[in-house]
Order: sequence, then C-alpha cells, then structure tokens
Amino acid sequence: MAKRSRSRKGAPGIIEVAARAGVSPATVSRFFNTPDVVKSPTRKRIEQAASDLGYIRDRMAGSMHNRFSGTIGLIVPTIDNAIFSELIEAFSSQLLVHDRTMLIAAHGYDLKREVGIVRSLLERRIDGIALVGQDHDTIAMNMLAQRNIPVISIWNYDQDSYLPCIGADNFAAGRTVTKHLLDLGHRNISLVFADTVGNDRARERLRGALSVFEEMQLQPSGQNLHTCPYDVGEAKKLGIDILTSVKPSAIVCGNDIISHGAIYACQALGMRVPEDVSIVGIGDFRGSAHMEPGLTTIRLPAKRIGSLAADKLVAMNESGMPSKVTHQKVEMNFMDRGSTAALQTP
Amino acid sequence: MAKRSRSRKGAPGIIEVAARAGVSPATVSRFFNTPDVVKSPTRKRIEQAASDLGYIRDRMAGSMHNRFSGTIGLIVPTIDNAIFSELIEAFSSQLLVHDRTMLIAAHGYDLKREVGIVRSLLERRIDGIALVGQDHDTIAMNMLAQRNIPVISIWNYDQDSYLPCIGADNFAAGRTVTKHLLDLGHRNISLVFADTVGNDRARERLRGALSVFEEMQLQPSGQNLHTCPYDVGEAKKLGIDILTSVKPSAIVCGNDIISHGAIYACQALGMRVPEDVSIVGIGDFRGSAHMEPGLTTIRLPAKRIGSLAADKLVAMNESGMPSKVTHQKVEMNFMDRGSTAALQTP
DNA sequence: CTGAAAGCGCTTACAG
DNA sequence: CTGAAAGCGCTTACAG
Repeated sequence: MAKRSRSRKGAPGIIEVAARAGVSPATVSRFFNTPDVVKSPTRKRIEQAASDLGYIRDRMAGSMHNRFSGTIGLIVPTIDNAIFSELIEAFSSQLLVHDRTMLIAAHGYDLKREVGIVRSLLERRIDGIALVGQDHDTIAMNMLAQRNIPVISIWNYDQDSYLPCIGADNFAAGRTVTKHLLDLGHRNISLVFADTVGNDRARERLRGALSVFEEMQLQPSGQNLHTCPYDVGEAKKLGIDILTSVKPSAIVCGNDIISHGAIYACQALGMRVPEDVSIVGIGDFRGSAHMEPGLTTIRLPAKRIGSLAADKLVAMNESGMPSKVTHQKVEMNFMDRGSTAALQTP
Repeated sequence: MAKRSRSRKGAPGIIEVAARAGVSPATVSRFFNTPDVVKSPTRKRIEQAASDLGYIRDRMAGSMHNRFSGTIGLIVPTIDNAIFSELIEAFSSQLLVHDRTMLIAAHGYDLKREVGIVRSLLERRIDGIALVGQDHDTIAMNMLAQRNIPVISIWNYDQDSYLPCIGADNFAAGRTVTKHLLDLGHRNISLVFADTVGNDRARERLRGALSVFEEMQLQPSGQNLHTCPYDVGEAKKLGIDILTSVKPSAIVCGNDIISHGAIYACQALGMRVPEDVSIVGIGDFRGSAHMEPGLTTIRLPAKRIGSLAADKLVAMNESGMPSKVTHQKVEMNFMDRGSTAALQTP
C-alpha cells in the first residue's frame, strides 16, 4: 500500500495484466513486442486482460532495453512560419506511419539555443534528428556525433554537405527567379532577401541571384540590395521605401512572405502588378497561388522534404546506419503566375 | 564486453561519472536532481567528470522513479495552419521555460485518430495534455481520466466546459464582427463559416453571428449561409460564386483565411473592398493587418492561450492538481481596419 | 511456445 | 553530506 503510493496511482502494469491473463510477465511483454511468437489462444487472453484493465504500455521503461526509444527529433528555427509548419506536419505524420513519435523544438534562429535543445532531446534518448540547414554550433554537433545517432540536414541541398542532406537547390532557386526577370527585359531589379547570417538557405538563394547578374555582366548596385525580416508587415514597409526611392521595375524576393509584403506595398502605392512592377518570390507558400495577382514563384516541396527526412531517419536506424553520406535533392517547380511581365518600354 | 554491446555504444552513464569523480552513483544523481544537497567541492568534481566524459542524462531511466516525465502533450487538428502554429510555438517555448518538453501531434480533424494519438502520448508518460476544443472521443477521454493526468481544453472558452478550459469567447467573436456589419447598415450579408462538425470554435462563432440577426429580428436567408474549408483557394472560389450570384453587400467570414480568399475574390472580379463589398474575418492571422485593404477582424490571442496553457498544466502538476475545474477567458480585440464601410445607398 | 531470473540506468529511502 | 542497497516497469537471453 505504502509502497504503491509513490508509483503511478495504481495504474496497471505488465504484472497485473499477466496475473489476470494467467501468464508470466515475459509473455505479456512478448505479446506487445513480437506477437507472432505468442500462441494464438494465449494472445487472446492477454489482449482481453490488457483491455479489461485499461493497460497502457510504458515505453520509457521499455526503451531502457530497446536501444531505440521510438522518438525522433526535429529542430527548426521557428514553428510559427508557413513553410516550416508544412514541413513539420509532414515529418510528424510520416513518423507516425513508421510508429515513431516526433520531438520538436524551435531555436528562434539562435544557434546557441540550439545547443540546449539538442542536449534536451538527447536526454530524451531520441533515435535520430533532423536539423534545418547546415549552420550549427560545434558543441551541438559534437554531442550528436558522440551519441552516434543519425543526423540529417534538411531544407538546403548541398552536395558538399558534411551531413547527409535532403533539400532543394536554393542556389538554383535564386537563379531561376532572377533569370526569369532578366529574360523579361528587366534591369533595374531590387533584391530583397532574408538575413543570411546562420541561414544557408537565404545565402544560397542570394548567391544564385547574384550569379545570374554576373553572367550577364551586370552588377546590381548597392542600393538594390536589401535585407528584410521574415514578416509581411516589415516587407511591405521596406517595399514602399524601395518603390518610392529606388523605383525598380522588378523585385526578387528571397521568400514568398517578402513577396506578399512587396505586392501589398505596390497596392498601397496604387502601382499595378505586374504592369508597373514585376515581383517574384521563392517558396510558393500557402496563399501565394490565390492572391491577386497570383505570385510568380518557385515551389519548394516542404511536404516532400519532411516526409523524406522521416523515412530516411527511420531507415538509418533500421539499417544500422551505413557510414556513407548520401544526399538527396528534391525537385522544384517554377510557377509562372501573374505577378511578372515583360518590361514596358515607354 | 559482450554485455556492453547491447547497451548504448559505450555512452558514459552515471556509474562512469561517479567513478571518475570518486563518488558514489547516488551522489551523482543528487548533483543533477538536488544540487544544493551536495557539498560544493564534490559538486565541482562531479561537474568536471560529467563534462570530461560528455555525460548526458537519461531522462527515461529517471522518469521510472520520478512520477513525472517532464513531457507534456499537445494535440491539435493540424500543425500546418497559421493560427495553430502560433499557438504551438508559444506553448512549446513556455514549456521550455518550465524545463518541460512538448510532445505534439495532429489528428487532421479526425477525432478517431485522436484516440490513437492520446494512447501513444500516454505510453510516453506525458505529465499532462492540452486538447483543442471540447469535442473528443469518449475512449480518449476515458484513457485520460483513468491515468489521472491534468487535461485542459484550449482555444474555446465555455463556462460549462467539463474540462478546465483556456480560450476565447468565440460566440462573442461571432457577435462582434456581425454586429459591426449590421451597424454599418448592411442587411444582405453572407455568412461563410468552416464546417461546424466536431469543431466547437466554428460552431460558437456561427451561433454568435446568428444571434445578432435574431436580436434584430432579421433572418439570413438560406442562400446566405455557406460552409467553406480552411483554404484560401477554396474560399476564393466560393467567394466568386457568392459575389456573382447572391451579390451580398457584406460577408462575415468564420476565420481570416476565408476572409483572405473573399478579398482576393473581390479583386479578381474587379470589385472594390470596402466600397462595393465589406468583409470581416475572425482571428487576425499573420498578414491580415498588412494586406490591401487591411482586414477588419477580431484578434484571438493565440500566443497568450498557448503560454497560459503551458503554465496551467505545469501548475496543475506541481500543485497536485486541485479537483476544482477553473476556466480562463482571454481577451479579444476588435481590429477595425480597412475592409468594411457603411452600406452605400445608391 | 512459455517462465524464472537478471538487468537496463537511474533514484530514493535508509543508514551513517 | 554521502554511500550501499533495493527497486522503478519492462525486456531478453537462458532454459525448458
């Protein structure tokens, strides 16, 4: 009585189920872990007993033997962001398919905070982890390496990545949208990108955009290069600034959120898109297709990345993790919608 | 050697740390759980040893004694949705403040799937759980009740809730936005709401909207009542339908996503908002303030609900869970922006 | 196919 | 303030 009081409020354990089914605890354990090894009538009795008692397994106790805990970690910069939430949802449900559970945390673009999160997840004995991008604190990477669990980098594809990666070619994405505008005849183009510090995705996109200018022997002037936070309101404000001072004929936005702000900026100023200003984004977020005008952008398959990452991590667990690092590039689709047009020569 | 091979790849445990620090395992355990009970010089030695070895605690082993696992569950209809992702982010980071970890899963508006998720979380020994809304499967509720962990319902405030709840008064929200339109003189008003089956938030909002009509002895005609999925594209399509057939002078949208679609529908048809059509939403999602025109809506404090829920669950754990059910209502703010105007009498 | 027994990594009375 | 020992709920060789 006194002994039970500290344990879980009399919740039935494997012992109680065994007693009720008239078998040993070992057999109950087998029923849950390797059912086919238990004879059918025994199975029935255990099933009945477990259900009568409302027995719920304690996976934490199980994980002390199992080598695997059944949980997999995912660390993102922020959960509250159109593109990551799509990724998270896909990752999580694909994990569910594999009978794994997701442990997720956000570091708010603070790589130092990521260290604490990695430790906390490791304390929970995650079987593997997916990190966004390749910029991470050494301490975190060392903890991960020492624990010897599978780690993959997602979102950006980089063939030289030191971690296995699954993602899109952000460099190519930046090139594609920029080239589209140059092909339409635009030359006075503003580039509005997210801060590239600790953000390889933004960095690659910007590099891609600039590479196109270079190839065409053009050089965007300093006043055409802008950094913008990931926020529609901020992007709109900055957009109004740029449209009234620099007066570009087109804007390359580092992500769709910035594009939304830019389009609203044009509307606020009474400028028409695409007649007066052409705008392209990167990402193809929810809503981009349906706004007026529809946003010309390049689709990054967040869902696909999430579910591939889940598959890969589970596979690495099950295969005993081959040491060869393999990368996977996901395809992007250029979506030519209404927000861009050929430069009007007045 | 052979014995170690099945355990975690030689990862150091409390025993190794104890040996290196020249103390007993019990003292190492105390160092991590109740540091102040360990003498300072001993503390230093343990700290050093732990750091030398790269020791990482195994919380799963710890949780077998601790009564609490340090993880708290959150089940949402979907992660990939502006309003829930804001909630999740807040819930998660507030949990981090309390040194707890979040276990999250989405049931995709399928209450049957919620049952499996509840079981899976329970198997992970969550210390408490927050569920969105009050519509849940009995089986899930029974499992929860039997385990005797704190359960709270979030998002909708309902003073008669059988679960402690933290949320906004969705009925009042529906009333406020609808009344705003009636006060502006509109009478031919379309109501476009999310499906109310298994969704108490949408149900309450719609009830609120209808109650205003009733009070004013008005009755919205059947053709003015529409159900719409949570999707900008679908809302836009339906909006175009409604605007060209029913031709309302105003639309009450059950959430901001539907409003966005409705505004784009107007723009696609060349109608002006608010001159030709007034539109109100509910939620004040990211972007609603900055689109053109700014959306008139009512702000539901998702962040506040998330962080209050985290606080409450932790408090319930720590206080031994008082049996009295307490509810908490969070304030909403009506945001009168540009998408509504007085009815033009031609 | 099933049981008895040892053990997973840590925590907690119980002594000292 | 610290240690030796029992035990948390389950799993897994080892026998049968």
